[in-house]
Amino acid sequence: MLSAGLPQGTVPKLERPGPLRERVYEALLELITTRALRPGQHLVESELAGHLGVSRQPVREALQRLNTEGWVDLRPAQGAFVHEPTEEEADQLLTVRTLLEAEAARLAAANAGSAGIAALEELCAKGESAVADADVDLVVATNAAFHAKVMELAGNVVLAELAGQVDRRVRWYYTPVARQRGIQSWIEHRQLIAAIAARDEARATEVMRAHTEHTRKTYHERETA
Amino acid sequence: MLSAGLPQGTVPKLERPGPLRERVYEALLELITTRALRPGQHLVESELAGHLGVSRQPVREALQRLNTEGWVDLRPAQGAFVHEPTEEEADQLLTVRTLLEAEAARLAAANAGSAGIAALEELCAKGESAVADADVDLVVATNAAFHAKVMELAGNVVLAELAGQVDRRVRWYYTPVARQRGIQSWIEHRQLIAAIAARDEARATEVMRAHTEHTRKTYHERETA
DNA sequence: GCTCGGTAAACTGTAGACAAAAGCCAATTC
DNA sequence: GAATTGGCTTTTGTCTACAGTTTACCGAGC
Repeated sequence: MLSAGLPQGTVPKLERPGPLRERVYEALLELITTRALRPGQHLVESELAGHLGVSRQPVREALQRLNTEGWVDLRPAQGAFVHEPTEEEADQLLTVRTLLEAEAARLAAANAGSAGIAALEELCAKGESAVADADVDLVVATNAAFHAKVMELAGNVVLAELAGQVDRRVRWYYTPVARQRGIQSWIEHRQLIAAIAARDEARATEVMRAHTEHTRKTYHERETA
Repeated sequence: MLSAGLPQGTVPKLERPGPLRERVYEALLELITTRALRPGQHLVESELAGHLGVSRQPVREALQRLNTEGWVDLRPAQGAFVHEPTEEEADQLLTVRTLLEAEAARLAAANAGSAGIAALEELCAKGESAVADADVDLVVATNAAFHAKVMELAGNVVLAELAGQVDRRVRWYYTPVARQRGIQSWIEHRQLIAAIAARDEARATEVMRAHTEHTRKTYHERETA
């Protein structure tokens, strides 16, 4: 036992590099979501490897994972290409997203404690002030945090994982336009909190469904713009 | 242009072996779902490679994919372990499955044509006769085919992919007990077809929800048995 | 001028080899 | 007698090398 004399937490965990493939995966995902790598672009393994200062192997493993998660298409004997989203696929993703988020809201209404509700209100306040300050980045970040918190309160890990995937891809598809729903979005968040606090599962579901559908509508407006 | 004189589909695509990693992936998934590889078991790369007659590389890539899909846990610097499902996780998966299947039913009701409905009825008849013959394997297979057909009629590729993943894992968790819901399940299938044919989205959703919830109940009964 | 065939380059798919980390067992010491 | 430390074995993580395939380019022939 070395339990004596070692104040827990002071040891900085001596950050381990972690598997290379993880870091390569995150780096590539960052490059894709930020559009440094454009949809349809051919990803050459050796290029990426050289650029990242590693061998081809970690790059391959990262590409494999990106493939199964739908970020890149892996054509046999030809290589990896950044996935090109179609309108149809984007719409289907939004449908699924609506579904998952609505269910999360229902479960949150069923399971959330007062501490969780307080956390939601705090995020909501933060988001509202960010809107007031016209701090776009903070608004987007807080919005993501709010939805993530709802998902957490739902207490369903499987659901959370799926929703996380879908959410990130939805954002990727639609961020070419810097969308902004402004204050209305946070009014709906308030309604959602009220429904959750009231343990009203049906209303929470409906509010969240309407909320994400509004987001969809906002997205689609840019089509005609 | 070679558009002349080539009846499409007659060219058998001269089947290529396809990437090794694919075949390794399928082989491993088969071994896991059939419980030849037990939950918690340590999967040694070189062992698998030798057993399958390939190098370690394709095995690694297959394990990567299995990891992202939740079949194995990849502990850093320690290797791959077959995922051990907990009761909680299984229940959460069932919740998500219910959600996805219900939505598929709704979309099927909205989109299905008469040809699709006819296909469903055909599968239903096949399933009922299989029940009558007490052909368990055929019942299970036809049941899967029926649900897959509903998913296909829904016309949402994203939804189908997620549901496919979830479905397969649900089956894996609960197949230790050879479950059998018998004829009742197919009565509910008939109700679902009726709702879809009537274009009644709400009823289709509700019937499918009740259907999968019955399945859940059947699953849980084995706990107490 | 256009098409067809051949050649060459580039990239992927796979295999094998080496180094580092983790786990295990035994020997040693308090 | 128990705990610890040392070394050994096993397994992963990474790199390098080679073979197969696809694609593109270029020249010759019709």
